[in-house]
Amino acid sequence: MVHRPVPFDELDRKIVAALIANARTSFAEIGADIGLSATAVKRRVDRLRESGIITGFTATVRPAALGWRTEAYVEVYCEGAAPPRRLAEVVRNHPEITAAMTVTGGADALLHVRATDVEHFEEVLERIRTEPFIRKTISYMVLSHLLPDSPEAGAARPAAEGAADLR
Amino acid sequence: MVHRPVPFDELDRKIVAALIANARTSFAEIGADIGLSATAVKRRVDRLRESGIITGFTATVRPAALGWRTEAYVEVYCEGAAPPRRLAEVVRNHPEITAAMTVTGGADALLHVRATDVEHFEEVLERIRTEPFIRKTISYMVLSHLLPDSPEAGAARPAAEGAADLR
DNA sequence: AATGAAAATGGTCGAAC
DNA sequence: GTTCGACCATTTTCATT
Repeated sequence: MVHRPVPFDELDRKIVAALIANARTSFAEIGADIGLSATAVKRRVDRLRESGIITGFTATVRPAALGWRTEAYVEVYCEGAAPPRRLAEVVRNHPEITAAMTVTGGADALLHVRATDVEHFEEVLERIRTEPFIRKTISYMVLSHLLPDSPEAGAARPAAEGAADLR
Repeated sequence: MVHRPVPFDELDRKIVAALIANARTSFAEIGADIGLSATAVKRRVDRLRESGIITGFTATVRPAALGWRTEAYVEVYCEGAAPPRRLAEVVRNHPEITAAMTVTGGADALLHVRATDVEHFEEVLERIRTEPFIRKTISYMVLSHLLPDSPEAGAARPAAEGAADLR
């Protein structure tokens, strides 16, 4: 997964900024803003995607509007050495885990978990704690967002869409 | 900021799913998949945006490809009572803070911070700790992602784009 | 209320330079 | 990098149910 460095200039920077601000902006409009033809913008976007700088285009949603009203960070402590490969498998078993990473400090991993409500969150936590080599967890429930427009506040991964049914 | 409940059916769910998977999918293509005309899909997307269910469309990028190679979660402890309003102001002073929330547990807030490297991260941390009523911070550096496709792994807020210059 | 069909405008994308 | 042309998508208007 090593990406070779790829030329990236001021025009690319502006294109990426425009697409982060609105992924549906037309290449023609971006081109007009930065002084390039639509075709040139398209070729640069194609290159930015192929080189792995742009990884995709997604809609951002308010999870609460789809029934995901509860959110927490969970520190995970494992028995003995916890190989990240094995941890990643565990994480993929639980669609409510929307982000997971290994971190410095006492915990082996930090999980971001979304649930429909506190009861659902408790159920998820019990499911995670039943996994073979998880020793303990410490949860921090999110109370309110201080940057309401951050990606973490609004994004939902596709695996979590089922909750739309539950509202 | 209270959103009235709005009708949301199975077709809306599929439209949202399609746009989360690819924000640039055409209305005609979504319509063909779910049995609706492009016009009907457009009208539903317009309504989903107006009702605040869809908050926007964004490009996802690999921050590392743009020079943001360091990432951490930072617990913040304040002097005395920390009104979230005041905390939010502090957070907005530091563009490297990409997400921030109040949480249960000992800390008053949890921050997600992106920096170009460890030196930059140290500088950000010192800047945050100089803020009037911050008492202490505890940092957890992110080592590796266990769900590489999660929004937290790939998204960057526009305020952080400057780093593209630094690579 | 929500849909589809039609028409005008505007965008995409390959080919050629 | 650009222009051109064919095709496709978006958006408004209007008629239908």
